[in-house]
Amino acid sequence: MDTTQLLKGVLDLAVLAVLKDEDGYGYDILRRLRTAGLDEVGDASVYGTLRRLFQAGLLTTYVVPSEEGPHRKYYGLNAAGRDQLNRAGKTWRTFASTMDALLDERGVAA
Amino acid sequence: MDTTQLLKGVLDLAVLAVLKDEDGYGYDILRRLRTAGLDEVGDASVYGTLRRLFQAGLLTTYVVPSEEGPHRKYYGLNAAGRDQLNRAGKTWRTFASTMDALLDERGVAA
DNA sequence: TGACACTACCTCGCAGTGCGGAGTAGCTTC
DNA sequence: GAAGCTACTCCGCACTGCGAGGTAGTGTCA
Repeated sequence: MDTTQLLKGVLDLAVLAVLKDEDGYGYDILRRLRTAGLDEVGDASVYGTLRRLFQAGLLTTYVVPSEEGPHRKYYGLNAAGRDQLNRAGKTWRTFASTMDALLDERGVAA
Repeated sequence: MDTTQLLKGVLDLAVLAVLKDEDGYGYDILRRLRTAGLDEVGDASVYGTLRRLFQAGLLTTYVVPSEEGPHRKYYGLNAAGRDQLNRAGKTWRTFASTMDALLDERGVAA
């Protein structure tokens, strides 16, 4: 089964979450996600998500030139982003509970 | 907030799950899913999923004519379906745990 | 009889989104 | 100077859930 399909709609939430406590740039965010257990996330997905979230007005962004490599485009949550993070988090929790209950009732993959 | 995106890749699992203990026909499956809490599932999604799962060789199907209405096309799990149900269930549990941990660590939507 | 609602099924085409592939560019190491 | 890593970007595809629409049969209520 494809983990990629499971990511749909959740990647937004995951990206918002890893940005909650600390700003980050694309590549760094990718690493955080993979460290957290989302091994199969592609880099293009992360960059695409960041662009979407930014266009939705949930992120602030600023470029930090680096002498040791290419420039880094940092992203951080703004108020709307934090709001969205909480809402999406609750939606996820509810949805996950629903699915778990559905599986539990039928003794699936205990 | 889109529950629809969260369904991606999970609807298969949900449909397999509600068919585990008892065969069912499209409309009935739709009702079971909604009863289980997946209120926003569209009928077309279910019929499409059933077709996909059948084509993937996970379901058996048989038509039961009904004197009290249109005919009913029943679906049931075969061995491959049960297998897939277990695998997908495990994948889901793992994925959900990963996400929960990610959110918990940052105190999101406690 | 007509209007409506419900069950039951199906098809078509769209929309969102993650990903693969490719490309650019700078740095470090061998 | 070839590799290999970091860092970012763009294009187009694939998958899948959904809305809109259609077909039929049954039952209800006036």
